[in-house]
Amino acid sequence: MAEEVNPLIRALEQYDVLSDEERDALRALPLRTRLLQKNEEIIREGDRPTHSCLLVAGFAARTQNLEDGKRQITNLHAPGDFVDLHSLLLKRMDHNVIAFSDCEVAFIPHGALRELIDRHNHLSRLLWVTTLVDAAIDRAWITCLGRRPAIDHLAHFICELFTRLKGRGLNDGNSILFGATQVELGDILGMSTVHVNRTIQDLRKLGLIDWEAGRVTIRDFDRLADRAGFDPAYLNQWVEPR
Amino acid sequence: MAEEVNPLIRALEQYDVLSDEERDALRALPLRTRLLQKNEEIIREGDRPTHSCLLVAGFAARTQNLEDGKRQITNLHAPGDFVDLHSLLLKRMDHNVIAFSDCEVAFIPHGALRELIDRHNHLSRLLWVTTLVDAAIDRAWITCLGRRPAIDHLAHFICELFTRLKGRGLNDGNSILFGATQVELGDILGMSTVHVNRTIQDLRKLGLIDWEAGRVTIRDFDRLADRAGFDPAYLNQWVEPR
DNA sequence: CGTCGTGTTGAACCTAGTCAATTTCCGTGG
DNA sequence: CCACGGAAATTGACTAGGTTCAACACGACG
Repeated sequence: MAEEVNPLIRALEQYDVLSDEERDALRALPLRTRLLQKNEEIIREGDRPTHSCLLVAGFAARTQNLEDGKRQITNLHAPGDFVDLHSLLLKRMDHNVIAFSDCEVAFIPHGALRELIDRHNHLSRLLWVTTLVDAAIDRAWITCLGRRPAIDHLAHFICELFTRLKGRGLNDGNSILFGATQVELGDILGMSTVHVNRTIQDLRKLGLIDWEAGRVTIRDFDRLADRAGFDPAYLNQWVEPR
Repeated sequence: MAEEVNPLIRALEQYDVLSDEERDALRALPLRTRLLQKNEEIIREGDRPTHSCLLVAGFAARTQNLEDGKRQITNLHAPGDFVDLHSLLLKRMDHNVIAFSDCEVAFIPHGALRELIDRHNHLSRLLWVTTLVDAAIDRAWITCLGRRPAIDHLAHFICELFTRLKGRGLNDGNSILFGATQVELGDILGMSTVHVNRTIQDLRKLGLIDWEAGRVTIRDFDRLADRAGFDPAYLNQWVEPR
């Protein structure tokens, strides 16, 4: 089988097999892709978007801003993730989505997507699945934030990120490219920048990871996963009739 | 209009208007209800359920257990919430659902639900919406856990709980019945029991709430919401074509 | 009347946050 | 090739928010 290039098809094929007809239907969707620079807003809280969007390249983040200027990232997205299927049904965005790195995003008009899901039940379910997986990730983040110490939390995040990227062939052996600053990492983990710095150093000293210049190398995945209590099942990285 | 008694219909009517035909389809679903005692497991991590379930009365909680015996509650559910639509598409549960109080749960076979969503696009979307609202709540929890001090977090939780219950007429003026122990509250908020105790006292001293014997009374919602940075929009408590 | 679960309190401890300074890295222009 | 400036990483000292441990009070229940 030739490597599929349509990002939508690749996104959904992660979770189940698609028929030729379904592929055709997906290919027929009017995608318009756009390049965005790091930190550009993709969608703003309060918006009522007319398009949904799929991340084709780079990273995107969901963010919520607090009154006092603090920021929390509630999920991070890798190529192949839908970063906004919510607005198709919820209509009003309750959070922001920003370009976490320079990235490429494909926009799909809600109208076309609505027609697609009304006509293709199976595709509709698979789109639903993508939002359910996002929710599973959110739950894992809640547990890390609520009950794990900083070092385990960071370890868990690295395991998750690595596993998600690897699931799409975006790893490079046991390292990944992830150009987040420590400030941004703090917004992901709910920690201060200083503490992020010290926690990374702790993982380094334990010989579990290297992290330099936007390249994260996992030196001992098993030990890292063990310390983090990481079980990849929640990522649902398998094909199954749905 | 007569008060609707079918819990499924009430659940979906929160988000959009239903046609008579849709109501009939929902009424035709084979519900089997069951009474559960507090702390009984409704679904266990790793299960591959054959039924989805809807909470009819009482509270239910999603929980994740850590290696060291710690526990985190990742979402709380009130009557009218689906507590397991996930397994319909994700197949394998990545977390537990337990009876948070004595409660009544309606089970619906996956087969019947699948037929329903294949036949009724609009109902399918509304079911999807319920999972999206859950995800929105998860995001709010992440932000509270990551970036808010304990007192604001607790205030936010109370605002959320009150608003969700009020949306279903389950409030009693400005108080609600919520029989959680402080240990359980700790599992919700990601705090130690002792700190929960002290934080509740802080809110009491500020004149914002009373909390005694399972009854939470909000003495000044505006001030409470203000301190918590609570904006109810994410709960999507309105009817809108979806 | 004893026991257990829950709420409450105090004190010691520790993880993580804050503030401020310093160093490293990197891109730019000369 | 080097000097400069700004962003990011790192470090130290101090503080604060939150945890832990232990004790005690209270009420429900057998």
